[in-house]
Amino acid sequence: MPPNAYSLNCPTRLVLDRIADKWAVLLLGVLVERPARFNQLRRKIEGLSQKMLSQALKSLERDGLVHRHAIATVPVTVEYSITPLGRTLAASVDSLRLWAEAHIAEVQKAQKRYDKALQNS
Amino acid sequence: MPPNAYSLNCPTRLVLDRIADKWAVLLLGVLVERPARFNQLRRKIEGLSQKMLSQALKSLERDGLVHRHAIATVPVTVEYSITPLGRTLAASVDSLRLWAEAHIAEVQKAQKRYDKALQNS
DNA sequence: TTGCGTGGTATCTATTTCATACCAGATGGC
DNA sequence: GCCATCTGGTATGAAATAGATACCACGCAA
Repeated sequence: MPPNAYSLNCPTRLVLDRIADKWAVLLLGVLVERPARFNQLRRKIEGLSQKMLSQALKSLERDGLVHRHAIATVPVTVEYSITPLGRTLAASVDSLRLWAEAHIAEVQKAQKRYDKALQNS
Repeated sequence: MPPNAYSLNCPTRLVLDRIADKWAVLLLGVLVERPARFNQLRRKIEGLSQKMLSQALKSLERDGLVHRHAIATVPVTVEYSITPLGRTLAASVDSLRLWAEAHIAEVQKAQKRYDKALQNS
């Protein structure tokens, strides 16, 4: 049976759910540039709570997209870097973010049209 | 101020949140091929409930990515199609799905490694 | 007349997200 | 000394969201 994200029970559906995610997109977008530590990531991505960051990094590490490297300093520092597999995905997720940044004006125009049409009906 | 998805209050963040979404990815992947009706979409995308479908289509329509065309038959039929703006996004989101389908084996291998390492610690 | 198809909405529950507080141990300012 | 801050997280409870289920009007077919 070939992988097919449209099938409910295909494992690709679960993977898609994890990579088609706001935080995963932004995290990979940072890490593809250079490795970063936990709190560096937290500062770079505004609005990302510690809990969600911890959770997202764990999920990305489990899927083999991100590598976690703990350095035995005091206090311990942990460096996160993108893996070769993660690098093959980074271009795709980054293009989502770039699309949003490039087309935001058109999207907002469409929203105004939609909201106005609703109001008139 | 240029659009920047890393800023909490930038509107691109909200847009990214809506397009970096499992259902949006799968819906655009279907609609880029051909227009489809509500229940056709529901059947194509296994596990997508009526509520989430209705919600996702409304959101895509509001953002100008999808067009809703109601035809006055009995019972009324509603056809959804992708807009030119949606078409500029479709390639990006489709590449997410294609990545998942192409790399599922590597991801699963990484998961097994991770779970085994956890167990041993 | 019972069931299925059209495109949804209403309601309730289960899950997920998020804010907040907290941890140990060291460092820096005063 | 003493208080705040840094490291990388975890625990807890409240709020928002996702999902399951039932239901709507209407027509068609068996």
